[in-house]
Amino acid sequence: MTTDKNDTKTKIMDTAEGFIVQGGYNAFSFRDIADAVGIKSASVHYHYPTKADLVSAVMARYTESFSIQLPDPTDESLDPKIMINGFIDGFKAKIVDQRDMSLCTMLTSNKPILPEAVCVELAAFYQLILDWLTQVFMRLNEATEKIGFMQASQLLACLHGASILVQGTNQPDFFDHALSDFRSRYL
Amino acid sequence: MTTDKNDTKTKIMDTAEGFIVQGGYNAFSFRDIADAVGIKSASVHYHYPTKADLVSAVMARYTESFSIQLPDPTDESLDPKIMINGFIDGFKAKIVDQRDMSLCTMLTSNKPILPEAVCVELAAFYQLILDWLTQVFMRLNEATEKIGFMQASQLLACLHGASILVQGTNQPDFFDHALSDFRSRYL
DNA sequence: GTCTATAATTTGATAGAC
DNA sequence: GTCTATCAAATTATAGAC
Repeated sequence: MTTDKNDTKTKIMDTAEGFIVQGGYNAFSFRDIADAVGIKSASVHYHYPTKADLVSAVMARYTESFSIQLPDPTDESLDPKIMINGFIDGFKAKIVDQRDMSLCTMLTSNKPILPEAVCVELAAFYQLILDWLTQVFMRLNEATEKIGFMQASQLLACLHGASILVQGTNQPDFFDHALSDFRSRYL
Repeated sequence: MTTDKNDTKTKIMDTAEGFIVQGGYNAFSFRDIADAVGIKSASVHYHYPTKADLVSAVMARYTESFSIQLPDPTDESLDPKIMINGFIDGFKAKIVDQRDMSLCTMLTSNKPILPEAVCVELAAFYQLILDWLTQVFMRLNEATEKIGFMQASQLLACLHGASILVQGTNQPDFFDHALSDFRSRYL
């Protein structure tokens, strides 16, 4: 089965993603991955020759999973308000419940030291998310693309910032504090 | 002179801060510092025995410099609106003009892998900034501490998030986009 | 206060056996 | 696909001369 969720490649990516959201690109080694998965580091290199390959794959999978889960923003049968709230709740689940930073926030903070291949995947993620949010906000507020894009930027900044604040203060309440005005205005 | 701004300790801290805001705690070595300052790594260890000592000192200096620059929030002769705008502009200068993340944002994202001593300094920074912002917002909106604290949280999240977005997209405009609603509502 | 020298460990990565 | 073995380089840190 090519879509086996328990094969070694998947386990490696899951483990890598876990390490990255904890401390970033430089905070783990191939041996860390190998130990966690229960294989040797040479076997990790067999699946992902270089660290850039591995982290690129993790980031690409992250984008892909968003791409699959996000509903079609032009689907008239869907309420844009519910779409945005679903997006926020998904983010909150990661930040507050799992107490992790998002992969996107973490890798973005490491951008100046990231291999080019990872930066490309990161840029693809931003493109996907900002496009989607822009389209949903355009419908929500019957607004121009420019306005929709501004609101998308605001929400994305709010979410990034909320995750930093929760991490920095250890107080999950900061997530809802940071989002409260945005929610009461648009949602 | 104990306040010499060009002594070796200061050069080391300046260099370390530059490296940290680029890639975080794990993205530089004592040799990187030594090369940039023009000494040997053993000499860096003479001034700061461990990496935890060095980064703690950098973070403590950062907090201290904020502490000195922030005006007294209870000074009735000062306009709270101007105080907040000054705070935002100072942040913007670092993010947009220097194209760096703030030291606080960067180290917070690395928090799970930070030595305890650095976490202590980071917590002290959050305490200082949130207290100051809370007091200024209480005056600005003649609000309770709870409300002031909520607005302080929102602004701080916005600023953190804006810096991530600017970094991730390479578009400085995101800073003002992310802040626009906050500005038009309170400032 | 800075240096040389070096220890002990970790890192990303490869060669080749099974 | 996983292993053992290994490499070259880098890492944090220390000892001791000047």
